[in-house]
Amino acid sequence: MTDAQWSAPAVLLAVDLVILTLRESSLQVLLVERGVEPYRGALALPGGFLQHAEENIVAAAHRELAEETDMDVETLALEQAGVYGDPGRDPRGRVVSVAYLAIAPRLPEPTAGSDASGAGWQPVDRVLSGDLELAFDHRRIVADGVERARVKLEHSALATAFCGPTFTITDLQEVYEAVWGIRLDPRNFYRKVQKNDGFIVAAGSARKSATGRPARLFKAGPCKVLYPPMVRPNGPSSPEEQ
Amino acid sequence: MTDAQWSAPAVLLAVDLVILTLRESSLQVLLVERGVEPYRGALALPGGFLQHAEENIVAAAHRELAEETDMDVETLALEQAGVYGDPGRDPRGRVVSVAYLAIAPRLPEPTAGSDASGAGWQPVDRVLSGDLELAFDHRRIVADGVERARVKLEHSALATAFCGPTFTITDLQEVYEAVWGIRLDPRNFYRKVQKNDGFIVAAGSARKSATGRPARLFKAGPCKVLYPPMVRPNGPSSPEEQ
DNA sequence: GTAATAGTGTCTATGAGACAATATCCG
DNA sequence: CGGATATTGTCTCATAGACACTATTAC
Repeated sequence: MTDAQWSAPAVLLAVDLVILTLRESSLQVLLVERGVEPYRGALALPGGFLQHAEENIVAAAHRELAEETDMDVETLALEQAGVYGDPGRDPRGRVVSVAYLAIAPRLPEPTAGSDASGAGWQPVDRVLSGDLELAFDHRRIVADGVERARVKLEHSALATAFCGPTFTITDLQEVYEAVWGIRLDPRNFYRKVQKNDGFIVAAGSARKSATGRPARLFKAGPCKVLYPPMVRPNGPSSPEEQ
Repeated sequence: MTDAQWSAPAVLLAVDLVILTLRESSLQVLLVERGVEPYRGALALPGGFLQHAEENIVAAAHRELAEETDMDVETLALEQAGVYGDPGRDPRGRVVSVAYLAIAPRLPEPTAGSDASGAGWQPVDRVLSGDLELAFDHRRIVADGVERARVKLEHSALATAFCGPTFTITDLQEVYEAVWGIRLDPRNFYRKVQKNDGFIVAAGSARKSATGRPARLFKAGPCKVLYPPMVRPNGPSSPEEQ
């Protein structure tokens, strides 16, 4: 570092939240409608500026999550996903945003006014394809976050975070299928997750649907790092980079 | 985002560089001696503040790399590794730093005054063990960067960046052994990297040492994403997290 | 020749994937 | 019982790892 520090420009620091969930077998992301300029009325990721000079960045992320959504926020594990600070990404000035990724279990409907505005859960595919326009560089942030989630599914027990407190192995399989966008063999998947010690542990049994044999219930196990990892059959499709 | 944006506190934005290389079979990180307060005289990662309000963050990282080291900087690929913005991490105020990771091939000696001060290449082990004190939270940044490099070695052709323009397969193996801290079977390694199509491509042959059969030379291939990945025999030792 | 390192062949155990077969529910 | 889903068994093929062996240089 040089002595030029006091001529260094100040920036505004923001957080943006990529909250993913699974609804109707599709990967969806939580969006809000912007109430202020710029991009007033447009869809955007939940997020906002640091509130005061002493606020932790991750604390700000938690605060924004609580403020902008009516989700049960306590159980969500936020994970830093990247920094977005290109000059010009925000017309108000130099805004540097730290993106956080979180995975939410399936929930009925998160926001009140989600009917017409498009706010609420939206399929990731619609965002990535450009069908849905997002404010700022949020489409890029979503893309990076989704790819990160795909990778994390291989190496961590993150998939259980998509499910409720208990789930069947089929539920878990649907998570992998939706996030990876592929089909898996239920029988091989069944043994694979059970063999990975500590990934999931038994939690009773339940009648899942009106038809078929009831599945056993499981809950997330103590082991958070998967070894050996779950492997995506065809490997990563498109790498992400700076 | 709320209307509270103009009450949002401004922060100073910095970049820090984790430059790793291999020297004498050990993983080493580039350190500089701080010339100004705070932590004047202490060891730290190269880095510094954003120079002007329009500067790209990654451009600032490249600039600092060129300013603070006399390395041939053009070939280094910088990759965003994380954000460090805890209040109190810098006594001068709220400083948020974006860490970048880069891998450098083996070089003779990077900095001029590296003899007594400890600046220059230092073994990562000495930093992680606490044997070497670093300014700010730079030890944590190094730890995160090293773990990131370990993971990237599995899934990307990053290892070739540790080597010069051409290298033998044994050279490449030493990279994996040093970064992962384990021994590998040369014969199995040999076939594994060759089977991974596009990872490395032939580049003539050379007499490597005064003894033994000369090895074939290779250079980095077009394929940057390894599939199937190179697997660490014992899996990740200690996971890192926010 | 010997020493030393590079590269090949081959065996074996393990794991993935395909898929037949069985189990357990509801009606 | 029949239909549907869950769970188990088994087969086959690919791969990882161990390690004996051959190849090519310097001296």
